[in-house]
Amino acid sequence: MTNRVTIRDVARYADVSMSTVSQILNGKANRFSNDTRQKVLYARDALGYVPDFNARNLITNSVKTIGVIVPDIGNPFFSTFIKSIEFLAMEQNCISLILSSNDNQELERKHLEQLINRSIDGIIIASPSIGQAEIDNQLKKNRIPYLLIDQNPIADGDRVMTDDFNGAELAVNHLAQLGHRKIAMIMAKKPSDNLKRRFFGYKHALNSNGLEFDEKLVISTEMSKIGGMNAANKLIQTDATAVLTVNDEVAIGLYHGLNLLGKSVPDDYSVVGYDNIDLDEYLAPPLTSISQPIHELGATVFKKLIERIKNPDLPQTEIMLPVKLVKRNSTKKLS
Amino acid sequence: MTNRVTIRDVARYADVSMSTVSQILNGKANRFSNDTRQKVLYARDALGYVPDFNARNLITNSVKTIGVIVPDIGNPFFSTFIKSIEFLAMEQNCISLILSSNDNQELERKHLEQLINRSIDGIIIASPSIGQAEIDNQLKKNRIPYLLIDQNPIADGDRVMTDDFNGAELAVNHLAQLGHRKIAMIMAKKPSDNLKRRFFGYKHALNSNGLEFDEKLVISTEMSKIGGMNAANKLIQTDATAVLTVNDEVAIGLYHGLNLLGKSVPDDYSVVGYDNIDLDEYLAPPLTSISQPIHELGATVFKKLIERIKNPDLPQTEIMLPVKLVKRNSTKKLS
DNA sequence: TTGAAAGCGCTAACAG
DNA sequence: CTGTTAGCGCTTTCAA
Repeated sequence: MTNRVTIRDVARYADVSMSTVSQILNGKANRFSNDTRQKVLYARDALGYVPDFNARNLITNSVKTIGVIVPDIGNPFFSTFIKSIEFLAMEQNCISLILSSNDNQELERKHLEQLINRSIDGIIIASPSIGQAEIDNQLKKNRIPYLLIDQNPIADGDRVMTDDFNGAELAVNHLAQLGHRKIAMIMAKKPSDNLKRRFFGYKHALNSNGLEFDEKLVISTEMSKIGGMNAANKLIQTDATAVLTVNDEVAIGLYHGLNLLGKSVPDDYSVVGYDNIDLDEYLAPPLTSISQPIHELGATVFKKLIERIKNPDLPQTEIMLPVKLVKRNSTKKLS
Repeated sequence: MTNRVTIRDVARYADVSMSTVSQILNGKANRFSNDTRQKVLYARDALGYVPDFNARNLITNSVKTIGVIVPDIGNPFFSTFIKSIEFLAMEQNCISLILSSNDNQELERKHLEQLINRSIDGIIIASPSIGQAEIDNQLKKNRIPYLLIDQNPIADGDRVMTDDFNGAELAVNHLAQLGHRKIAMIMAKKPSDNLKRRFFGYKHALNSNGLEFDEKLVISTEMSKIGGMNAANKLIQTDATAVLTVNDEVAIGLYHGLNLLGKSVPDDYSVVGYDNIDLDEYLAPPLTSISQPIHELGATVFKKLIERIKNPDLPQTEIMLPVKLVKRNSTKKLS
């Protein structure tokens, strides 16, 4: 329909063969005389030739595209992660295809299928709901290089994670140092693997601070602002004076819930969040939180995936990145 | 290298021709006998055949992909918008390629180039920094269907916007009804087109409420939380008792800034935001804001773009979607 | 109801 | 240095 300019047109215009054009335009220009090179380049510009992506990919069998599946693009942690991947990808003229699964398994399955259809070069899985079955049936079968980040329980494949266990420990240590003896944790109802590690870290740190683990101080809720809000009601029925939330979003909900119940942070409850999102310092009071090295995570993940794509037979690696505590005003000495 | 299953393999396995397989697998199954159909379907499944995307696209000349360029994926307004586009696209087995320009013109240019390279089917431009030059040189030249959403000042092309003028009016009317006479506006330093419309709506509504426009009550700042925070210092130097912020993010910063200065919302200042993001009801106090119909925006945009792709010669359209005021507790009667 | 043949636009040996 | 040749994997007439 359209009069797309093809390599044939360029060849004709420059009065050379198609393969000459192809080679000159693909980094093999030094094989040719200066004269021919000029002619071809000139013809390309005169005609405004742009190589057809599909035709080229059909041959080279690469689409210069990697997929990224995240659970929720609206979560600041993931949007930051994505930005960092996107930036790195673009440096390599590669595009990142972002898919947000939004807790919709059906959608996620379709997403994955689409990615495979497009014979994507590799895929980063940051969503906990991709299971072993999908990995086996879809990815491995089609030999798609993939990499898991910490959400996912699957052991099979490269992984990059952050030290969730230690993150929770840091939080609990901080609260214990402030004199808190009754430290609650607001946990996810359906925890992904990294969240479970946070829970273990919490338990372990209680122990190492000489505090007793009390099941009543573990409150399960949805991983959302509403979940956090609802947790407030349960929290005030305990004798806790401090609380670690499974992430910052839940902490934001908790703030609101406590507020509605007439409770104050940090006077009635010291709160530590997890993720250290931008928003934390703007909350009232600014939220103490555990910071994960998101950009480093992005960079490591991207680098590892590229390595894997280049060399599928590399041994599997597992990388653990350190986290740190960022103190703000949501925690205070127990008086 | 890999033993990709091709249509040829399926044909051989089912003992029919390639073209038979192709036709049966592409909606023309009714031309064939039930027997052949079964054989082919069976072979497909047995072999786990997936058509090669590039090869197919090479012929059909469509990649079933649309691009979406947003200024910042981390802004909840855009992440919600994207989710809604992503969902609609997936229903049509189409993928949306999200690009966040993050105020990086260079990156944005590269992004656009990449999209065009990939002969994307169409593109949604929600970023204000794509200019007329890019539209002309890149999009029009390559006949890429595109659609603008309200950020962009360019008049040439389909547009879908929300009624920014009225949004600001609603905010000012609300504040005026509460008895406020000195209503400030926190404006973007470098306003995109839709933000300018908000400003005009603000001015106009002051007028229609018998209030005088006072330049001192217009505070320019960066479009960010920090920008909002900085604006607080300037705000307290005025005699304003109420304020409309250019968006919710700025309002969040403003809250924090006022807080640091010992001022209270809504006792000292009534605040109205713009965007009605999720977070608004979790702020202290919950933020009164102007709500844009994001999902309707997404749906309209997507529908229009598809129409345009199918029929490039359609006359240009411009659609304006209504907004509404969502009252919460950041505004109160002037006492 | 089926299959043969002709490409889509491009790259990659391999000659010369 | 440059061109010829042979496909990549698929769809689509068109003829049987």
